[in-house]
Amino acid sequence: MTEEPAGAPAPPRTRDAGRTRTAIADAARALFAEHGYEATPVRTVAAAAGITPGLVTRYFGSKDGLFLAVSDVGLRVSAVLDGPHEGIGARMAASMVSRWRQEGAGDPVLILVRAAGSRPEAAHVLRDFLERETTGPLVTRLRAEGVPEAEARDRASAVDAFVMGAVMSRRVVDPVGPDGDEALAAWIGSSVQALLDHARS
Amino acid sequence: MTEEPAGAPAPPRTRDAGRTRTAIADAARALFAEHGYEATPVRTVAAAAGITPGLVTRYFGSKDGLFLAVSDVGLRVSAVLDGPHEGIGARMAASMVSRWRQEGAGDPVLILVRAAGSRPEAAHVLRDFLERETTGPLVTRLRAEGVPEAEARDRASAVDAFVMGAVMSRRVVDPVGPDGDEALAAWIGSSVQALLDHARS
DNA sequence: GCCCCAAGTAGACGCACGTATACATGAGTC
DNA sequence: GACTCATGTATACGTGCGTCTACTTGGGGC
Repeated sequence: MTEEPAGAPAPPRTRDAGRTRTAIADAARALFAEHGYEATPVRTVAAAAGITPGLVTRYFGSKDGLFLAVSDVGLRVSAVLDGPHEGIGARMAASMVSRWRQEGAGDPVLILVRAAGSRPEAAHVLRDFLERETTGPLVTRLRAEGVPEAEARDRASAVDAFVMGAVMSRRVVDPVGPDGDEALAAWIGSSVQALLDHARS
Repeated sequence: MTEEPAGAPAPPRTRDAGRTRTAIADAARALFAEHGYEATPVRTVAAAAGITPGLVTRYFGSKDGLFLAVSDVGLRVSAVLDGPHEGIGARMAASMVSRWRQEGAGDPVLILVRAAGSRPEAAHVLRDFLERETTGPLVTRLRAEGVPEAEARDRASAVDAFVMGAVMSRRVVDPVGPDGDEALAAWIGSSVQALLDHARS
């Protein structure tokens, strides 16, 4: 949890507004994703960021403002859908796993999924994200391959549901799915591909 | 929300401990599932049950005790796995959809999924439930059909993830998946079947 | 070297929460 | 018909929450 292991060119200056703001946001992301919004007091976020609760209010206005700032997923993942059809699942999986790796527990999608029940605007942001980045593009692709509209939407929605379930499973319930990044990616990838390709019963 | 529309043989007696206890539990199930444990005050549960907060303490000891009473899923669904392999997905789907219908928003699985992040014992109960009712039986079945152990576990875990994602999607994020009970059941059923049957890439 | 404002702290306020306690009340018993 | 205890209410208490206000501190510009 040490921030600067030394060796960095920048001096260990304190009183840096930008760094403080980032520290608060990072702490909030991790804690909101891991414990949920309601179960995360502002004081805990402040402690994790190494500052005082008052600063959270100063920089983000309120806990609500902090949530909005942190849950605004600038996340763009639809690019991974480009390329050959057979590899869509694998590319989505690789994207998810690498995101989990770099962001720790602070996956914005997880924050939104967990908060969606008690915060309607979180559900709205999540719906928009899914439509823009997964459902929409997937439906377009499937239609281009001759899949009827209704079935294309169902398959894309199934992928959404699986992705949400997988992120909840892995990071909240925990030991669901295989261990290890490669095995995990293979698990997600082949499952997504199966949901995309299966024939309607 | 009226409880006795009249016509029932029992007189409209008040001061019925059993009925009160049930009313509290039902209200708690619905609210915990819809808004999550942390975001549901005891006072709200009491109001929904038509009684006073003190009675919640009297009947369940504490909010914690209420949660434990309500999240203890006596739910048994593994029986639907019996029967021909091709219909497993459809039978699981029918079971889920009918459960949602009769329990409203109070699906115990949803309660557990939502609480798992902030309440470790909820995660534990959920893991036990999944292992006992879905993962375990599914692995046994798949193995009996010649699927290797590791792949059987992965497929069963994928079903778990999808089911959790589907319940979150439908009841929290909302408009994911098709409308109507039959279409919904077909969506879940064919997705589950696809996850069970797909060849590993 | 002093000034001054941004950066940060300390502490308190009001409120809602979970819970405990004291009181009211009605249905069954004799 | 009075008794009585389970059932239910009213209300108060302590705590932890989000937020606000007043104060302190440090670093860059002249």
